[in-house]
Amino acid sequence: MANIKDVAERAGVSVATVSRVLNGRSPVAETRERVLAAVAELGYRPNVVARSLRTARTRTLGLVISDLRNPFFTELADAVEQEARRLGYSLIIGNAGESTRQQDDHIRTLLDRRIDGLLVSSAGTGSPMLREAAEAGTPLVLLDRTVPGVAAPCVRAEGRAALTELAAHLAALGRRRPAVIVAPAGTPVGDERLEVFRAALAAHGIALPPERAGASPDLRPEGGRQVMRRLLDLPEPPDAVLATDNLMALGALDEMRARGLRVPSDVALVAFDDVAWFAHLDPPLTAVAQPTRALGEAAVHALLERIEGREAPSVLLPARLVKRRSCGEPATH
Amino acid sequence: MANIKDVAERAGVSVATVSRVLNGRSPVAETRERVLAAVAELGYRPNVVARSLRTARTRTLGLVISDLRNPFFTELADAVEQEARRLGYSLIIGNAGESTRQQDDHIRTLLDRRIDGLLVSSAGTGSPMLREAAEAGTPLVLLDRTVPGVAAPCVRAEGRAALTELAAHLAALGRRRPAVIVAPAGTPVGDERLEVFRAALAAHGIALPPERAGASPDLRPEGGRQVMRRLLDLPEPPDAVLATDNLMALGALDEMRARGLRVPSDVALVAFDDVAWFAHLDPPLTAVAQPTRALGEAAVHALLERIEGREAPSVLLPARLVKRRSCGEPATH
DNA sequence: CCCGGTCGTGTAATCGATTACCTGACCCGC
DNA sequence: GCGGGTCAGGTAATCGATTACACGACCGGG
Repeated sequence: MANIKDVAERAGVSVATVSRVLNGRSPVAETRERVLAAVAELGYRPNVVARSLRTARTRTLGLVISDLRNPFFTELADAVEQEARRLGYSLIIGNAGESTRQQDDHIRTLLDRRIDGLLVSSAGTGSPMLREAAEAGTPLVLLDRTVPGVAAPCVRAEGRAALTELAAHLAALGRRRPAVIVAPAGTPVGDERLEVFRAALAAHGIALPPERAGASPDLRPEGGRQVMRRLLDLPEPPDAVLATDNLMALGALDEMRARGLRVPSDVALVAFDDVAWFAHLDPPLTAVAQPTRALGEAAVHALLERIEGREAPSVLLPARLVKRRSCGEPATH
Repeated sequence: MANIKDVAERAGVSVATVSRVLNGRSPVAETRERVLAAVAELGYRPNVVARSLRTARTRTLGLVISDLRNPFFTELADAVEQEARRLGYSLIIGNAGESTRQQDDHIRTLLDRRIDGLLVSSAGTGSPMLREAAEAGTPLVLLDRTVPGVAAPCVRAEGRAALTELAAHLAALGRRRPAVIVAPAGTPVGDERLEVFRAALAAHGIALPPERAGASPDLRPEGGRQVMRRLLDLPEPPDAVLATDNLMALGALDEMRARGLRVPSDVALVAFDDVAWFAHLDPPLTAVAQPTRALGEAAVHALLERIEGREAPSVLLPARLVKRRSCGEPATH
């Protein structure tokens, strides 16, 4: 593969001149032409590795995602990748699979590769490497999940408006016994969603007692199903259930079907994260849609700010309610 | 950040010795101890960029995936990433979003980054960069999709056994008018699946006439829905439909629901790719399951062979039929 | 006519590792 | 006692770019 020296020889100039032409500095038109011609003839492409070594910038970002196979995160990762690429950065994605150890493993590798900045939607809350990376001064932005004790801006959605609207929606449909399937402890957003929802319901005189707020052991369908089982076995089972993550909602649905219960006539179901599949379920699921792509883009922007050495504030983007048929209202959709 | 020179000074040896210790060559126990102590004290980590420049190996693989948001490919990418990491390689994933231009863009970037090898599940068939990369001698392995004119081993699933079993399954259930929703022209596997299925049906005396084999314009739900619409409008509509991709199957399901048709009583439905969601649909979908993770692993192994300069044969792994309730049989599941 | 400034380009140092080659110490056997 | 072999470890070249600095050409003004 041709290198800059080959190009310089062919164009009859020094390597410095070639470098300058390619980086858009100084040379005069005629020299420039000769260099570009040589580049074209040789099919020369600059060696990014050598450049990175010299400039100490790799133009690569790292993204460690808590669970790539969760469609919400897949879309998030895709959005991050596109925006990063649009801005001239490559992205290395590491999937933590909700394991702190794997997450640390990935962060370690990414730092070794001298990425310019790191984006993390953290699996769990106790990640030594994450703390270390932050303290070592690596530009860092958290995504979707805050991590207590890590001083880094966090980009995520907040559901106040959407959950307020949802409370009104459910109240209007006569649902009086709502329940929530909460993300496992250690994912701070889960508790927050619960509290916001509870407050919104209270405004309609509807209570959300603790026994109707069940924490799932994990963010997988099976976890949601277990919680749903407990909720349905309550002496006063709920007539509406909100799952704070899309996979847990699926599990909840499974449990209802297994018992022969119908959505929405027996129980209304609402999920966080409006993944594409929800519109294809029967009935189509009402969901709190996070602005997934906007989150990914905002995270990249914040990270680039940090890389340039500027401050980047945390970002909270509003989620919105997408009403479909799983609460009982006839859909316009 | 500490570099090898700092470590050498601290340990009172030359950089060469440090390098040798870290790469497991020669030095004697005592020197070795001193170096490792210095490494630990300084928190030294080798600069991968510098190493790559010198050794001309980046220990990074590239994966260009045709559509990352298709759950089949998400899982495939995840499997590839895990296996690559297990073997000491990082992975850069590029999502082509079924666009040849984006695919070429990604391949270009990956080659510029001097990845050691490239894995591609090609979007479309006419990709100049792909051909170029192959001809330039970049270790290359195709994934899931062959590309005519590109000389590279291909790792994918073949459905002969599964489709034969499916034909028998449908015949036993009395379905006599099968149809297929085929992937768009340009995805060679689509046509192949159709032909294999047709042959398998013939063995049971069941015909699959051309008008009941509709090519979708794309691999998205909407494409599948369009084909389903045409199929249902036929004078003799099908009583069983096979979609050769999971997203097209979803669209087909939507069209049936919109018409008030029931699965499986009115029409049986079978999909390629057994994505996790299928088990949660109503009814749970019978599917031709590709050995997704095994495919990803085999692809990485084949690529490493190519990187080491050895030949790597193409790999065909058998898919298997996962019977659920969408063809009418009571499920054991 | 000469001095200083501007501009284009070349020379060479540099980034941080790996590794070929060389040197010196030591040991063994004849 | 000395030649040769083995081994540890130092010196310096190298990978392919970027860039500080130097230099020469050219120009304009006093």
